[in-house]
Amino acid sequence: MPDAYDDVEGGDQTEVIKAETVVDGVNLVEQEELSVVQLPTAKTAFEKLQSDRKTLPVYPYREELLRAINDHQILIIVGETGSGKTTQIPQYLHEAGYTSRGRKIGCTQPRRVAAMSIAARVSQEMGVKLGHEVGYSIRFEDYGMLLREFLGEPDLASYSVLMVDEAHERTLSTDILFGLVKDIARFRPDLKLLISSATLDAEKFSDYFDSAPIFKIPGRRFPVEIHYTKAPEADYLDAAIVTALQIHVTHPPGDGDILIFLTGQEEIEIAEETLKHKTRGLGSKIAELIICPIYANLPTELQGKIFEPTPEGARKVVLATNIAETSLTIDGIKYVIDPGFVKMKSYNPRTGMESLLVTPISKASANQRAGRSGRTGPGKCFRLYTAYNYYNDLDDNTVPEIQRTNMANVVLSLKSLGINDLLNFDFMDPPPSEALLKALELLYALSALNKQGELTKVGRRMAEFPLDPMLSKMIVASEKYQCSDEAISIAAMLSIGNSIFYRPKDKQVHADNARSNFHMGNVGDHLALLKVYNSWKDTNFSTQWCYENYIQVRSMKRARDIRGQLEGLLERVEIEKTSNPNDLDAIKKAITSGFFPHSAKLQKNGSYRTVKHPQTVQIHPSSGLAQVLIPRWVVYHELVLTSKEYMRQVTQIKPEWLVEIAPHYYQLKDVEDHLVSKN
DNA sequence: TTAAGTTCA
Repeated sequence: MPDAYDDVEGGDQTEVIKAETVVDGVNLVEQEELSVVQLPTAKTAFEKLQSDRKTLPVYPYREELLRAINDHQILIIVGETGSGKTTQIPQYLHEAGYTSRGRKIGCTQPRRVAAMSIAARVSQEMGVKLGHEVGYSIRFEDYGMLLREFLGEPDLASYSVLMVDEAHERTLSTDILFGLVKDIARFRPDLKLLISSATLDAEKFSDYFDSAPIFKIPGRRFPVEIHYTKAPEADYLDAAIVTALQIHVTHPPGDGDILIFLTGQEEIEIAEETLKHKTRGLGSKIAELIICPIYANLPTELQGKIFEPTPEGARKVVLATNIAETSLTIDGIKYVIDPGFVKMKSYNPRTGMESLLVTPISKASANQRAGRSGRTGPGKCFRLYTAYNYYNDLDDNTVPEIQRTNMANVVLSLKSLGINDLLNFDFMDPPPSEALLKALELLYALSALNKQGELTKVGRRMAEFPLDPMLSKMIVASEKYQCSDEAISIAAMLSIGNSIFYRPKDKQVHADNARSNFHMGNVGDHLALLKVYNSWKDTNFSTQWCYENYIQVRSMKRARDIRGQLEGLLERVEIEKTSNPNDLDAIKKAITSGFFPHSAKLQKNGSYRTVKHPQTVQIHPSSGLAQVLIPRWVVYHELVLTSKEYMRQVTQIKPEWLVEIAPHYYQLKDVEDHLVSKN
C-alpha cells in the first residue's frame, strides 16, 4: 500500500482520546492522556501485531460487544476512525465462532482502496494468506461487490454476519444496502447485522432499524483545536489564503504543513496564483512556501509533489478538493483551513439535467476535515464559518446521494433482484418519486421493462452490465449491428467521464489541436472516443503516445480495464464479439439504440431542442461538433447545466433511424419536419 | 465566445 492512502484503522500511532467543546466560538479541548505503549523488542513481527491489537480502543469492549451481538440481531456501532472497529470486529466474530460451518462474515466499504487495505491488514493479523480465509471483492478482482453478490444469493445464505461500515457517508450503495438487508433480516433471524457509523446519525440509523441498540466505542486521535470565524466569510477563498499566510508568518516552518479544502480545479488554480503573488510580495522576509495542488483529475505525475517530504526550512500548503477528506491522507499536516463548502452533483429529474452546485458540507465532513490535522500530532482547524453554522446549519443542508442522482441504474438492479414495488421500497430517505417514475419510464422506453413494469429479456441482459442503462442498451443492441467490439470500447470510454483529454492552461491551443485530430472524418464524439481508444491500442497502449496527444494515461488505463470487464460480460450474456469498423452508420445505429431517448434537433436560431421533453440546449464547447459541423439531428450522452444548458458527447444521426429503432417511442410525425420553423 | 467533485459497479 502506498502510504498516500488511508491507513488501515488501528495503525500504531500514539493515542489520545479527545473530546471537544465549543463555547461561544472559543474552543476548549479536553483531553484524556493515555500512555504511549512500549513494546518489547524481542518479539516477532506476528507477535507484535497481536500485541498491537490489544492496544486498540475497541479491545476493552471485546466481550461486551460480542455479548451485545449475541443478544441482538441488529446493532448500530458508533466509533471514530482509529478505534480499530473495522479490522477487529470481524476477527472477534471469527474467534467467537461465527465462521464455523463455512459461514462468512461480510464487511462493506465505500471505497475500493479501503476494501483492499483492510483485507490485507486483517489477513496479516490473522497470519493467513490474503484470498484464502480473508479476501476482498471489488471490480476486476473477484467478480463484484456485495450489491452484485445479491444477484446470485438474494438471502445472503452463506453469511452469518454483515457489517455495513462507514454508514454515515450515505452513499447510494449503502442506502440501497440498508433497504435490502433490513428486509433479509426479517426472514433470516440467524443473520447478524452491524451498522457502523460516526456519531452523528446513530439515532437515525437506530430508528430505521426498528430501534436497534447503539454500541459506542471511543476513538483515538491527537487533539484538534477548532477555531471559528466571528462572522461567516463572504470571500472564503481570500479568507483561506490570508489565514494560510498568517499561519505561515507567525509560526516557524518546521512546525507543520497547511491543508486548505477548496471546491474544485478552477478555485485551486486561482488560489495557487494568488498565493504565489502574495509570497513574492513578501520576498525573502518569509520562509519558502511550497504550493501543492491536488484534485482527482490532476495528472499523476503532478500529484506526486504532495507526498514528497517538506524540505527543511520550508512549509507546504496543500490546496485540495474533498479528495483529501477520505481518499487521500497526507502526512505532516498540522493546520487545516476549512471554508466549509463542497461541490455536489445534483440531478433534476424533471429536466434530466445534471449540475454541480457549491453547497455547505455536512457535519460528518467537517469533522473528517478537522481530523486531517491531528494525524501525526496535535492539530488545529480553522473553520471559516461560525460555531452557530456548525451546530445549526450544516446537517440541514445535507442531502443523501440517493436523493440527487439519476435512479435508472438502481431501479434496473433492484428489478433484477426481484424487487418490483419500488415506490414502497423501505428507503431510509426515499428518493423523490418523480426520480423513480422517470427511471421507470426510461427503462420502459429502452424495452428493459414491459408494461407491467417487469423485467424483459433485454432488461435481464442489460442488468448484467455495471453501466448506465442507456449504455447497456447500446451494447445489447450492438449484437444486431455486428459491432459489439466497438460498442464496448465506446461504453468504456464514456463511463470514465470527462477526464480523458488533458488541457493545461499554458498549452490549450496544442491540446485543442490534438483533440481535433480525433474528430477528423467522422461526425460525433462517440466515434471520436472510439478513435482515441483504437489509436492508443494500435500503439500497443503507449504512454508516450498519450503525452503527445494530450490524453490522460490514467483514464485510458481505466477505460482498458473496464473494457476488459465488459468483454467478459458479453460472453456471459452470449453476445458474440463482432467488429464492423468501417460501417460508421452501423455503429451510430447501435449508439442510437441506446441513446434515442436523448435526441435533439437543430432550430433556426442555431440552438437545439430536445425532442421528447422539449427544452433548448447547446452542443457543449468541448464537443468536436461544436465548431465544425452543424448537424440537424443528434443524440447526446447527457445534459449538463454549467453556465448554459449543454449536451455532452454528441453524435449526428438520421431522424428516420429513430422511427426505425424505437417505433414505440417515435412516430413519423415527430421527425418529419426536419427543420423546425418556430420555437 | 466556452469547459465538472469524488466515489463505485
